[in-house]
Amino acid sequence: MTHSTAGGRTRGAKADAAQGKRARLTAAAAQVLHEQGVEKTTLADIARAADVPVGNVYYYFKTKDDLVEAAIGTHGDTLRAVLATLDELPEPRDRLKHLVRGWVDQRDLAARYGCPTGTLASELDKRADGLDEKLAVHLRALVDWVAHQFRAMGHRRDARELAVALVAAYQGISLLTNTFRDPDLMAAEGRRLQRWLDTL
Amino acid sequence: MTHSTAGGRTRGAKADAAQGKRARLTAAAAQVLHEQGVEKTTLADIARAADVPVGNVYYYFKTKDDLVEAAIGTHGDTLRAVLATLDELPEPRDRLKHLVRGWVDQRDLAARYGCPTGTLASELDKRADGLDEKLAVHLRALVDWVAHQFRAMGHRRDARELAVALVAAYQGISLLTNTFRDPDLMAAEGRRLQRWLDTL
DNA sequence: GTCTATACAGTGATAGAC
DNA sequence: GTCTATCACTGTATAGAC
Repeated sequence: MTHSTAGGRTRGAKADAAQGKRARLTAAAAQVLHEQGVEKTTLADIARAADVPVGNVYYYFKTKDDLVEAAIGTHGDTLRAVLATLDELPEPRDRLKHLVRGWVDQRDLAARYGCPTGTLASELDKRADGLDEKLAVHLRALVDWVAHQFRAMGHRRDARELAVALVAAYQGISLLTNTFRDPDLMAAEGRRLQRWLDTL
Repeated sequence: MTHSTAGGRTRGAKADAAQGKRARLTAAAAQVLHEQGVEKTTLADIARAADVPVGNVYYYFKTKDDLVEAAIGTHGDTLRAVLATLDELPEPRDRLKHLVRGWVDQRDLAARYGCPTGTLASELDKRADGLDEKLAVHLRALVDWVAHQFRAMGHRRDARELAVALVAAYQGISLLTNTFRDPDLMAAEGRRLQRWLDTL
């Protein structure tokens, strides 16, 4: 993560290009790693998707793990942005229902490649490096946010348990939706969760 | 799968050894693939775990995929055995509750390596070969069996939806239990599912 | 800063001795 | 049937030209 050299001299063109390539590599990594999995994805795959020469990747990222870590970072950014939008809704119940709706809206992607965060978490767990913990932080932030909503709905004692259950329901249905290649499974489970939220 | 040559001549010693090694390799594959993941596991890893020389593996399995397929087969065998035991219970509700109990009993394993079937399904999905469908068959068999129990409990219309939800709940909590390395998550969700089953 | 050529390690798979 | 030696290939990473 380079510090923003605000008002730096005329390093404009080159630095912008560098920023552009770095950003492109990060975005490409997030997408390709989701579609192909971490282990099956080569640096050449990511470089090709980002339209950057293979050997040049190492100027921006020292190792493949650094690239994976960057992808994890974008997951965190995306999550934060989603939650910030949901926070604008006045009712905590509506926030949760819109969260579920967002999941259902992505059911086709889940059917093809699974939940971006979930499949990545599953893979990172098998690796020796501590990258899995970096992703766990973001997943934990989601659970915390959901628990906060349940608490605001009056569930003092079991808010966290309900939060875990809701996120788990999504992760589980993502896996089944993916395994059976059937987006309708996600849609049906979404409706069930909506009804469930209405009863709480 | 070799047919059992019942009463064959004195091919005892050699064939038994072969059977023994093949069985050992299959068992080792199922375990190591679960612990390390498919991509990170080398044939050398499996051979070592089975106490078989590396190059000799190819006498029993032509390719690595064949070994993975054998591991998938043991997943199917295990599942069938579990369901057969549960079928001995008279009440369908008790069958489901015992199924959940069995999951909870394995929470330590799930915390370390995730659900054996779920993590494998997630990984196989990223591969080009059609191995993911072979595993999907077994997962579908589980969903079918659960749906059958719900139907026996009087849930004519939404038995399948409930079945998908129950299996998904398990898969999801397995992933969170694994990501957060916290078996208590599985225990709490197990209690919640038990209560839920009691209300249906 | 950008890119090419290449070193180096690891892996699946085969040939062939025993 | 069992095992050793080795091949062919792929992928990460580096050195260094431009």
